[in-house]
Formats: sequence, structure tokens, C-alpha cells
Amino acid sequence: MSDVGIKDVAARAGVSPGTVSNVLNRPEKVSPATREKVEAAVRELGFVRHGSASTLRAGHSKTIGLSVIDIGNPFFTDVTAGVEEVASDLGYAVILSNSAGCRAKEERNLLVLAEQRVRGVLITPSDEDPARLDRLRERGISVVLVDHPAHRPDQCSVAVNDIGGGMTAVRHLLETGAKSIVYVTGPLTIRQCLDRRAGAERAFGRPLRVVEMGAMNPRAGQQAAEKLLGEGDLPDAVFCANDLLALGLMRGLTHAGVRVPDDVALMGYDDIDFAAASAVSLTSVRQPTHQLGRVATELLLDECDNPATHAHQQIMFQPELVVRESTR
Amino acid sequence: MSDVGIKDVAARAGVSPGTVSNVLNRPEKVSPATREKVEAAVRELGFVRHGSASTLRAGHSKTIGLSVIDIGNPFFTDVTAGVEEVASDLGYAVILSNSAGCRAKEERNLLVLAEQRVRGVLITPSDEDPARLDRLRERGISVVLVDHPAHRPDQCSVAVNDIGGGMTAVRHLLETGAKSIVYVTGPLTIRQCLDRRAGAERAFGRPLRVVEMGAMNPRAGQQAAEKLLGEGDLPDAVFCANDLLALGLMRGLTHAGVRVPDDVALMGYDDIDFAAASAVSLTSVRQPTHQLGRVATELLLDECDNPATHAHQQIMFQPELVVRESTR
DNA sequence: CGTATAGGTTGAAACGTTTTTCAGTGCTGG
DNA sequence: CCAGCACTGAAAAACGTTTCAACCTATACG
Repeated sequence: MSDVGIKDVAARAGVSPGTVSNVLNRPEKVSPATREKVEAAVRELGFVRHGSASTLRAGHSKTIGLSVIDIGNPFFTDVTAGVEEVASDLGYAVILSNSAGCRAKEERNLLVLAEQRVRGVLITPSDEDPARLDRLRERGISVVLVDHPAHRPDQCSVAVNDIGGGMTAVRHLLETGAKSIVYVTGPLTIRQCLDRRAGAERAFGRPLRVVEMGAMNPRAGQQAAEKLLGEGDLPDAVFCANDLLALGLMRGLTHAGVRVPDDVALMGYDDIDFAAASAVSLTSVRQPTHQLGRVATELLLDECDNPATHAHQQIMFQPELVVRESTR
Repeated sequence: MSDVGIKDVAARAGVSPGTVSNVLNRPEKVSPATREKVEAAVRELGFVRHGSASTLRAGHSKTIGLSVIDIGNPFFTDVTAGVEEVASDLGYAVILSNSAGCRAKEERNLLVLAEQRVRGVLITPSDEDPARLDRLRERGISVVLVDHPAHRPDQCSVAVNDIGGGMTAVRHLLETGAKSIVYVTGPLTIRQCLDRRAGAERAFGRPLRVVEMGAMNPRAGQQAAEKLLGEGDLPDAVFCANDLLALGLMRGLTHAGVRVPDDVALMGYDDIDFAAASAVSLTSVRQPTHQLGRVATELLLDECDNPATHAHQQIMFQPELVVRESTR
């Protein structure tokens, strides 16, 4: 329990505590000679700044909060990795919380973040209600929306064009000659699923046959395959709302003797690592996930560090078609 | 920037700040009537405790640190999810940091955690050097090793028996009739890779042919397939150090016309979700990842909250064989 | 009726920084 | 040679909570 404070360092270096603080926070304000002395004392004593004291007095912390919907989904994992990278580079700590799609848990987590006096929050909101986030902002905590476009100009957000992505996907399927297309999706309460369908139908020109599953994992995909097979008439192509569904579906079809892409073309969404690695590699729509996390964090920290010059931005990335074997 | 402090609450409720603090921290010490009044004031004013002030005075925080090697690997993601669950339930915040296998970054991250005065640290160490962790412990920060057995009795750890896992894997392959077996692995500087090989060779009775790759992802697995095919003589079975390698390998083999499991049996390790979802479902060795995270966190928080009664434990989980199509 | 006792509450000190004001020092230029 | 200046560093006052000793006010008991 080594308890070296700024005072001990000051004593050792023969200066005042204030000077030590200056060396730590505004090194240019202090003469090279004293700075050197202080730095030596810091090293010798193994001094580590007490973040809480610092936060308390300075009025702001070096931490940001990150609230995601499902830490288990590779999509969010990639985003998280991007966030961590940027934050860590700038000396910020990231407090991770997982809402698991549960509103109450999200609420609790946001409270914890508020107590910790995080500098700002990156959040993939689990619903559209903006009230909670407004309450954070009233407390002086900046908020940046991740994978969710902000509908207001006083708010930063980073998202990917899901409508465009849906269009791209179906356009590609049409080009490969598909006449009948099924959309396999997770719960249509999820904005992403809805938007991708909207885009898909716009490209298709009329409503698509939809198979809606309760989850968006491989298991659900396999069940979707059984459902499709059970109904009898297989479409030329299937567009899945994410890769996990698509991979499960592919397995289900393959097992029933249906060949991909010869009998049914298949595409996913997200372009997770496993999309390229599956037996028949999966055509998908790639989202710049890592970038999403990086840019969101940069926006947030800019908003925190330069509140004067900061301009709120609603950034919309364009997804990218990645053609592989499952549609050839 | 609502700035409601404990004093404002006290004023509103007509009591002293000390009493408010008692209501917050030791409700049983205060009479129901006053408690009620104070709670009402808290609600009305929207008071949120200032975590830093609290930490500063009380001497300990409500945060723990989690340092993992690769946040992108589903194994660690699962562990992280388990950690977050338990911590969040007990009101602790989790500070996430990703060492990305880089020693320097791990060092920097640990410094940040020390500055934040986290209550304890969960870490998957990127190397064997215990000095860094001892320095943390000197500072009064408890440390629990995750996926890494502690070799000392004064230290908690949670790990999975990788030697046993390796034995199980090879024993199973031998039972399916394999005579020649290749071990495809990531860098043999990684303890897990080494231990699994040790176990595998113990079950095999003599050294295995080893293909060592630089990474442990699907791409590396595919390269391993090319290497294997290039060398000419295919083994009866391949044991991969993780599922990512195995999935990549499966793809590589399948593309070259080699059938799994008819020509070559294949097993992975970790039993990630995709193992069951691949075209030919993958036999694997399941690790209780989620549980790993949960138990590690419980140990850590027990050590923090009940230092008197806490008994250090080195827990070793046993992995479990999951047989699927790739070895039938 | 007075005193011990216990439960509830108060008030002020303390936690380790940052920040601001202020004093001291050595220099420059008139 | 002195006034004024630039620059360093010191001292003390915050920041918002927790904690602890002291202080009440009833109640119970002798």
C-alpha cells in the first residue's frame, strides 16, 4: 500500500506541491532544471497520480463510458476495439457496459457512468427514447450515438447507411439473375433490420417475402433454413440481415442437400471474419466497424477537449459490397 | 451542468450532510423517518453521488480493471461478458483495456488503471513476468489472473486445464482411428499453445508433427492448409490450437478437394459459436469462458470486500469434448 | 427523581489534487 | 544605479464526499 503523494514528491525534489502539479500538467510552465528534479523524484518514489483527487479538483475525468447492446456480437466487439484504441492513445480509460438489449440495465449502467463522472458517453441506444441521454447532457456529459443516426443537429452521431446497404445487397442479387428473393431477419423492432429491409425492397421494387426470427445468431439462421425448406418453394436467393444468420442458414441448406450458390444464392451483412472463412465463402456487406468506433471516439473527445471549436457532426458511412462464392 | 451536492440534499431534507451520507452508505444506521425524507430529497433534486469525491475520501473505488490480450477474439469477448455481468450486478464499473499482445501497451494500461485507483484488476497476462503485478499489489490493488494459473499461493487465478484439453482432443482422435496426427498452432510462445501441445503429445505417446503459424485466425488456418497440402503427405487427423485456425484450415482443405472428416478428421479448440455453424460442424474442446469471467470477478470482489476472510484460490476448470461432424 | 444507556444526528476534519494569487529573484534598459 | 519586467515557485483555498468523536434526547432502571 505505497502511499506516495504529490507532497512526498515535492519534499523529495525540494519544491512545493504546486510545482509538482505544474510539472505533471503544464510542463512548459516550469524551468527545465526543476522539471528534471521533479521528474527524478517521481521516478524514484514510484509516484502515481491519484485520479480521483485530480478529477475532483479539476472537475473532469479522464474516462469515457461505452454502452453497447451486445458485447458478444463481433460487430460491437470490433467497434469496441476501435474505441479502446483511440481512447487509450489519448490517455483515456474506457468504462465498458453492456445493456444486453435490456432497457433497465442500460439505465443502471448510465447511472454508474454518471457517478463516475465520465467525460462523455458513447452509446448504441437500445431504443429511440432521447430523454435519458438528455439527462446526461444536462449533467455536462457529452454523448455520441454509435451505429444510430442522430436526428438533431446538437448531437454527434456515427452510423452506417443501412438503407443503402440493403439496396446494394438486393441489387447485387438481381444482377446475378435472382428473380425471387427472401429476406431473413432478426426482430423487426431493431432499426437496422428495418432499414435494411426498406433498402432491399426499394431495390427490389416491391415487398419481399420476409422470414423474421427472434434472434440473430447461427442457431436462428439454421431454424430459418428449416422454415424455408418446410415451406417448399425455395427462392433463387436469400438476403440475411447479418452474417450470423447467413452462416446458420448456409449450414441448414447445405445439410438438406441444397447447394449454395448453385441452387440458392446467399448473402449476409457485416462481413465478419468468419464470412470469408466459411466453407463456401459468404458474400456480404461490409461495414467499417473498427472505423465506426475510432471516429465516434474522436468526435467525443474533440467535443470534450475543444468545446469552443467543436462542431457537431452526424456522420454516415457507406457500406461496401464484398462479393464471394455464395453468390457466384 | 446540474451541480447537486450532498449538502443541497441535506438542506432540502433538513438534516446534516453526514446523515445524507449515512443514508447512502449505511441506511440501517438511520431512522426510517429521516431516511424517507432524505430519499425524497435525493429523488427531487436528481442527486447523483460524485464517485471521485467518494473514492478520494473513502480510499477505495467502485471500479475494477480488465486487461485482455485480444478483445477481438470471441474467447475473450465471452470472458468479458461474464465479467461485466457480475461486476455490474454488484454496482462495480469495469474499465476495459486491450493489451493487443503488446507488452508496452499492457504496461501503459496498467498505469492508467493504477491512476484510476481501481479496486482490483483482472488480467490475462501477456507474459510470465510477475513483477508488474507485484507492483500493483503493493499499491493495494488486488489482482486475479484469468486464463492463466497462478504459481503462488498468495494469488487468485482462474484457468482451464489446457494440458488436459490437449490430451482429450488427441485421445478422441485416436479413438476415431487416426494414426498420424498434426498439431496446427499459433506462436509457441503462448502458454496455451504450449500446454495443449504438451497434453496432445502425452496422449499420443510421442512428439507430434507441428505446424506453427504466426497468428491464430482463419487466415492463418487457411495458410496452414496450403502448407500441409504442399508438403504432400496428409495426416489422418489435424488438431488445431483454436477454432479460428480450424475453420480456416477446413476451408483450405475443402477447397483443395480434401473431404472432412472422410479424408482428414479435424478438431478445434474453444468451441466458439461458429464451430457448430460451419458447413461441416467442428468437433472442439469447450471451455467455460463465460464462467471463467464470472468466477474470476467473484473472486476479485470477494478479495476486495472481505479481505479478512478471503482465501486465495487457484481454480482450474476442466474443458469438455464436444463431438461433431468433423471427426465422424 | 436522577443517572446510565442506547440510538440518532451533527459538525468539522480529512482525503490528494489543482488552481489562483502573490512574493521573490535576477535582468534589462534608461 | 534604480525602476520595471519577465519568470519561477510558494502558499493556501478549494473540490464533494466520508468518517469519527461528540452531542442530544428519550427511555429504562435503580
